[in-house]
Amino acid sequence: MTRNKLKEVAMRLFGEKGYDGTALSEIAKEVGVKTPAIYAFYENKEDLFMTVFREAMQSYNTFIQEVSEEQKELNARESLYRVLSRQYQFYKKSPEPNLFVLRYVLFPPSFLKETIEDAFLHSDETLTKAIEGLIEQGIREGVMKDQSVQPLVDAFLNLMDGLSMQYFYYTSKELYERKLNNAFEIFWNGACS
Amino acid sequence: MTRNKLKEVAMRLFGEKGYDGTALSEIAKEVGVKTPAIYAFYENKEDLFMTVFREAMQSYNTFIQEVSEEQKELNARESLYRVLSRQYQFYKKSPEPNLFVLRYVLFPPSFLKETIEDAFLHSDETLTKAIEGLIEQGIREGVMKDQSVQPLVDAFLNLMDGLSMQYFYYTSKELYERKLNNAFEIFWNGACS
Amino acid sequence: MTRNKLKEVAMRLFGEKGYDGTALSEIAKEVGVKTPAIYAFYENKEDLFMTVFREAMQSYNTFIQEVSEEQKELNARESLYRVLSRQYQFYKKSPEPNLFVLRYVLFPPSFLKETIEDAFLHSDETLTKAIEGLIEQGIREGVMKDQSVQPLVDAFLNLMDGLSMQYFYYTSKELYERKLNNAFEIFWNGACS
Amino acid sequence: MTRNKLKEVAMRLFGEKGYDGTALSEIAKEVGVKTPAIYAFYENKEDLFMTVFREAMQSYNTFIQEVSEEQKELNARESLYRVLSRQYQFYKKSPEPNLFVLRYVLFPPSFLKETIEDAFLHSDETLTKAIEGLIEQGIREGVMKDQSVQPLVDAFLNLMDGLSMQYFYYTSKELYERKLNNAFEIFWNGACS
DNA sequence: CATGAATGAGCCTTCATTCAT
DNA sequence: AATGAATGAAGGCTCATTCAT
Repeated sequence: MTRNKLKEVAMRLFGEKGYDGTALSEIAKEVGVKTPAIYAFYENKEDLFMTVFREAMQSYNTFIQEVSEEQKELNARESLYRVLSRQYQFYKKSPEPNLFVLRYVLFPPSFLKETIEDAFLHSDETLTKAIEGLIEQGIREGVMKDQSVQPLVDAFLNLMDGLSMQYFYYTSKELYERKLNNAFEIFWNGACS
Repeated sequence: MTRNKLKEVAMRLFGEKGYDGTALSEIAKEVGVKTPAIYAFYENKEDLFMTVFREAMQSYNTFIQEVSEEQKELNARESLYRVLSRQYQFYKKSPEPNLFVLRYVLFPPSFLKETIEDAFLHSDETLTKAIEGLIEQGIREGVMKDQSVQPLVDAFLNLMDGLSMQYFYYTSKELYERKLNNAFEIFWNGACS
Repeated sequence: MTRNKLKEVAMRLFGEKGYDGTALSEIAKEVGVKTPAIYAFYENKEDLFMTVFREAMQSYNTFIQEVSEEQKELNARESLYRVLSRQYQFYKKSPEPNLFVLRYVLFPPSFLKETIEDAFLHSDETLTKAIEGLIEQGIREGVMKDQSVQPLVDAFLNLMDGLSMQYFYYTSKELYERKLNNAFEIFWNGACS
Repeated sequence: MTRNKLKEVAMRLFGEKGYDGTALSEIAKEVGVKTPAIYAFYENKEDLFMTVFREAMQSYNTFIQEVSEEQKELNARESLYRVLSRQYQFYKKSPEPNLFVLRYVLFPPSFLKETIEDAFLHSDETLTKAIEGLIEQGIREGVMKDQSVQPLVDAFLNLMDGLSMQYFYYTSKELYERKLNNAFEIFWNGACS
């Protein structure tokens, strides 16, 4: 119980205030426990952080995995749009792990720069493959004209990255949804013309 | 002299390791001075940080200003592409202030969350206006079909955001340039079809 | 245990060397503990100081309270003399809190000038009332001639104040006792003639 | 010019906030000069303090000297009362040096405990002698009855000490004057009966 | 005379961590 | 599983002082 509450609070605080900006005492206090209690569950601050990091990363990977898999019944356009809206749903449902991942992928604390780069590159590849699949499907379906896949993949991944960033600094829901739809529409036009 | 060296080193270290992760002693050491010397030039850590922040922000605004202005002789496509390549040049030429801005716009230390939001919203508006201008030019030129401007602006700004993020986590120059060109190409296609 | 030793040592050092002249490290060292240990018991230097101040003030108030109360069997002269000798006994028995009170009533650190003034005014009133009572008793007894009470109260309180000061800068016990007795004798003569 | 302004400001600040509580930078700032300028006139903080101390002490001694001397035309009662009112005038006219003397006679910084004790004992003797003279005059005049001088001297000096303290913690002028007059009246009664 | 720049020493405080209970 | 007490290390900051200008 405490173990999990610690993880949750740590995820939020590390995500909001950074590794160095978050004191173990703050985490403990929010959980309603004294600082040394943390050491009953985690070896030290780094261990707690890494545990949280792994969990956030896994949550992110699960999202990517789901995106990769259930592309059965839908056509390419629907599938690609679905990727974006799933990403959006996912951010809305659990912003903490996503803010966490975004933060530490962009700005890892020095002691795990490498670890994070490796972990993230792996996810990136999986995602890339999945998007490739969808693009190829689109071409097979004939809605996209027959062209090289790479540019479309690059463009779509860029779209996703842009939307990730924007999610965390545009607070307005309506604004974000408009941007999502507009950006996707232009992408889709560009892909089909 | 020392004053400026402090600013430079602080910009880099704050950008790389965060506000809490950067000790004044580190900054001082790199400059070749003892910690208390900092206080001859800056009131305290926050003041040094804010000074650096203002400078980085101004550097960013200068970039936006330039983008807004010299769109005379070029046609719309060239102008829009030029925005991206200028952004790229700008990142390459002075990555420090840009990493700094990116970091603290996304993850401001709590004591200046508001300040940063205000400052950034202002830049965002200026940039939006400039892009609007270019899109309208494109429509006037007849290369883009006559359509509402908003979607194209949203898409282009998203493109820029995505590229910003990618600049700082894809180290390879070639990879980045490919992504930039591909994403722009799809955007342009989408805008003209 | 440590908590109380800290209070004792702090009382003495703050009394002897002043708030700014006393480093927490000194206090800690005398107690046989490292400086940060203090923070397990007190929020900060100010808190430790205030705790000590409250205790010293309470000790002083207890003295005044006792003086106010047990004036039953004795006649006025004995009672008044007793006040002085109790004050003397009290200083001898616990010089630390008294030196502390004297110091900070006369020279409060700016951050608690008001607090101290309030606290002390209250004690002063209680003491004044008690002395008034004794003087009135003296008049009722017929040993003091029937006169207005105020001048006698003023004179007696002045006597006490003078003796307070002198206690802390005349080190010799005999000298002090002589002064006490002589000053009281003249006062008593003055009150009865 | 600056030299004297430094002394004045130092006297006031050292008197109000104590040796350790007063930074050279504060003194310099009030004088309108930067800290290192102080070292053009005084060797160091201690030297400035000592200079100020000597001056304050001298001012105090001057007062005592005056009291000792001009007791020509007046009778004993007038002379003694005059001592008190001069002391009062003196405090009113220049409270700074007097607060200073009071503070550091009671609570000397450790590095000049001895110096101060010596200096003050000397003043004390002079004052004692002067008061003795006045008392003897009173006896010669026949207004005081023929008695040993010591008790009267002790009582009168105690009176002065009490009034010194009270001057600095009772802010009201009227209150203070009442106390002065009342205390003196009782003393005089006691001395004459 | 005065100042800007710099420093060594030291202070208050926080923090991660340990250990006995 | 949890806590109170304690600590080493470090951080931000102030201060008296020096020195070249």
